[in-house]
Amino acid sequence: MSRASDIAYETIREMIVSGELLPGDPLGEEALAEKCGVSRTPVRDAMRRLEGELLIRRSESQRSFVADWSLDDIGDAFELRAMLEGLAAQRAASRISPADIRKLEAYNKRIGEANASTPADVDVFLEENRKFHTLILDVAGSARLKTLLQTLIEQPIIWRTAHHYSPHELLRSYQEHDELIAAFKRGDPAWAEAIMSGHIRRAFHAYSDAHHGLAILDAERSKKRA
Amino acid sequence: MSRASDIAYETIREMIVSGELLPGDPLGEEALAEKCGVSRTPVRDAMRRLEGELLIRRSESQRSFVADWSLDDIGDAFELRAMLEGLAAQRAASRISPADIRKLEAYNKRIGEANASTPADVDVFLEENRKFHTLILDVAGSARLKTLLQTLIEQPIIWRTAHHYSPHELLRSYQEHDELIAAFKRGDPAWAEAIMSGHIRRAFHAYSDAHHGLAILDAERSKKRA
DNA sequence: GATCGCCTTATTGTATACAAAATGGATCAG
DNA sequence: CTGATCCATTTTGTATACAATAAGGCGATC
Repeated sequence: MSRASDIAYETIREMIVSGELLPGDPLGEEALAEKCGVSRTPVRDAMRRLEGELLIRRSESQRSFVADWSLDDIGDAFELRAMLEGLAAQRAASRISPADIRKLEAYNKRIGEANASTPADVDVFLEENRKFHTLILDVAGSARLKTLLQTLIEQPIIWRTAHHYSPHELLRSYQEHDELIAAFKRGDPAWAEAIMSGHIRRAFHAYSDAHHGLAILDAERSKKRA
Repeated sequence: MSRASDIAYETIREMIVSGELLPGDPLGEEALAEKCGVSRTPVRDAMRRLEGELLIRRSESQRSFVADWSLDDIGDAFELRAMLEGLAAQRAASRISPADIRKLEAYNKRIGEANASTPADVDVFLEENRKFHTLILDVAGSARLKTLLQTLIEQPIIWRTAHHYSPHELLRSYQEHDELIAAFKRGDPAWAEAIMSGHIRRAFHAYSDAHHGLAILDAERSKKRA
């Protein structure tokens, strides 16, 4: 990857994710370029990427704004993830090698360990969780499926809330991974699909519950600015 | 949309779709810029878009090539379309208004008329077919679903083969649309989902059958060049 | 007082020049 | 003859300058 273009991408993304920029805020190329310390060229490049991830929306006259994600939109994203990751798991079940199963077990072992520490090490949880899901996606063997899902998985809003998971939810996630591994060992596509789909849907409800608190925080922050 | 950037996009896309460029051919920015009559800036823009549609692949060193679509890849794309358009139909079934149902009927009426002429007016068929599916997608009311599907629907390789549909296949498509409308009138999401999913899957097999002939043509053309 | 149209200004689109990086080949050593 | 290293050339990345276009305000007119 290129240097300046990635700096711009990460910087702008972080500004949106962290809440430094609020939904609906206008995104001028010039201003962002200065903020990122690069020229407009890589900024435009980065904005094109972020637009693809629906973090930025463009008006009909090509002006850019921070996208506003309603709870419905987020629900839609989870629904699609559940469906597509379910498909990935289904495909993976009949293709996965013993070696890859061992890798999944290793990832989930570390997830279990991260959960066991007090307080739970959420960063390790997220990282190993990411590896776990990515490997399944790779084993599924569909470049297109991977492309589609990557735009859904990288949702930073969701990332942010993972830190609000309760110990019970972390444990549940760990157990579901274990069950998924069992389905892979049996080579049962339907079972794998069912577990994965449920896994994502449960994550949505965990998110949704936590979100009420976040919504209040966001409202506070907005008020503070005004 | 912007002028030069769209010219570049359409031109490059057409070169790939028409077969003027073959899978694996390198795509230099400079050369394409000259070919399109614009500078490298809009070409880069266009290439970023085409990369998102997986029509172009990039090497690790950022060089671009025409993507090679195996029959498996195309099958994957259809599988995803079947799933996602099925979801769209399912969602649409419980939201669609009588006015939109009338629109769908109007579109399909014109599809029937296009099929009835001899020879069948494939351009009208494709256009009304596009409107039909787009309306359902809009009624489904998920921006994200729409975004994901648009990258799948615009597959030019598929477009090209629509011209090879037999009269029987055109008729079948028309009938399936009718059945879908019936499902919408009853407000039956599961029925709508089933029909739509089958509709797309049938299209894949029609494509797959026609593709054998095309594969031979492509092979001939490649040999001719060498 | 409201509305329409123009004009100023801000923002995006495009071109070009230059910098960085990579590829391929040539040359030289083993 | 094989391999490796270095250089020339090609290709991509970035910056900047300029052109086109849209937004917002100002004034004129009804």
